[in-house]
Amino acid sequence: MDMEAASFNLSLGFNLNATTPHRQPDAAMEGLEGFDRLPYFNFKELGRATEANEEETVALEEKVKRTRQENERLYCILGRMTESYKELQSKVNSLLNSNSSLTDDQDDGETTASRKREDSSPHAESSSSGEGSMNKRPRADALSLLAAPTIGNHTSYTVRVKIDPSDTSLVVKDGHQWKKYGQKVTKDNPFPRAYFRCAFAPGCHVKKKVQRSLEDRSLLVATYEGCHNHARTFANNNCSPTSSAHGMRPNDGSLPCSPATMNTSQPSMVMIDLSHSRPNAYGEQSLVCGQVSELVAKHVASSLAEDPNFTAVLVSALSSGDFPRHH
DNA sequence: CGACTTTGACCTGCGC
DNA sequence: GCGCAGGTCAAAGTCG
Repeated sequence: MDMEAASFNLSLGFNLNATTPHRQPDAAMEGLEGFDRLPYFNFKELGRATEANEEETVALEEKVKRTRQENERLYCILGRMTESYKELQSKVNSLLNSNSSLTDDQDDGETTASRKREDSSPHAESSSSGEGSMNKRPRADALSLLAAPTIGNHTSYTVRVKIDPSDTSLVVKDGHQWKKYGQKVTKDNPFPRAYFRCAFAPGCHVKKKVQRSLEDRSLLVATYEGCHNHARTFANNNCSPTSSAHGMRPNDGSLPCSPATMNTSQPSMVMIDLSHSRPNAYGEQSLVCGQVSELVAKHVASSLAEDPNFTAVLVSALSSGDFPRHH
């Protein structure tokens, strides 16, 4: 969501007197730029209408004066909030960037480990791309990795994504470009499991399995194995994948680059619900729509929580008492 | 016509 | 050794 735009479109709705004919039209709807142009009343003219209303006029003037002061105060608060938002957004962006380089570092280890596995496999030669190593791994390994998202150089984690139950496509929008190479119905789940591998970089051996949850058919369970050795397939605010530049049709959709750029006005763009992102008993991350990878979300959330500036800004904003409170 | 998706066949590992 | 289940391959189909 574009918080900044939203802030400037805030309508505070100070409709002091909707029937007053001299009120400047739409002043309250013009956003912050219109805050210095407060509703105008010609009280002298009003007072001329009847002497008996003079006291009432004074009271109204007082009321408008108080409201104007309140408006100015709210304007200051809004300005502070906007500043805080900008500061937080820059922090999130820098964290996302640092996470990208961190992932690259992990990838070097992962690809090395993958190569080692493939080399040790007697069938490595028969597999031109070395992708046949996946099913040679002991099955217990996958289970243990589920409980422990990162073990050494090997990374495996599960992300749950909320989707439309009527949507049968096994597509998890995570910002990467995937090529589907298989689909299988497994024994314990009547819903088919789709197999994807990273299609962006030839040397990237990341794979993911996507299957609809048996318990909740509105959930897609995506299991990622490995780390990408490249950045996401998009890097600008348009959030368009670079697949078009490569002449490839993305089968995994495009997504916002960061939580801050998500647009809730678009139904396909859903926000990450951090209240759902706490690991469950199996160490899984449960995201409501995984448009940002689980790792990034975790990294950003923990970093923000540990940032004293973030905490101070949050406490300041909450303790100012000027926040609109929803009961 | 090229790129992507689908899907049945095949491969591999594991348990009995 | 055999059967089962998960994972992968590749030809055929689909789509723009």
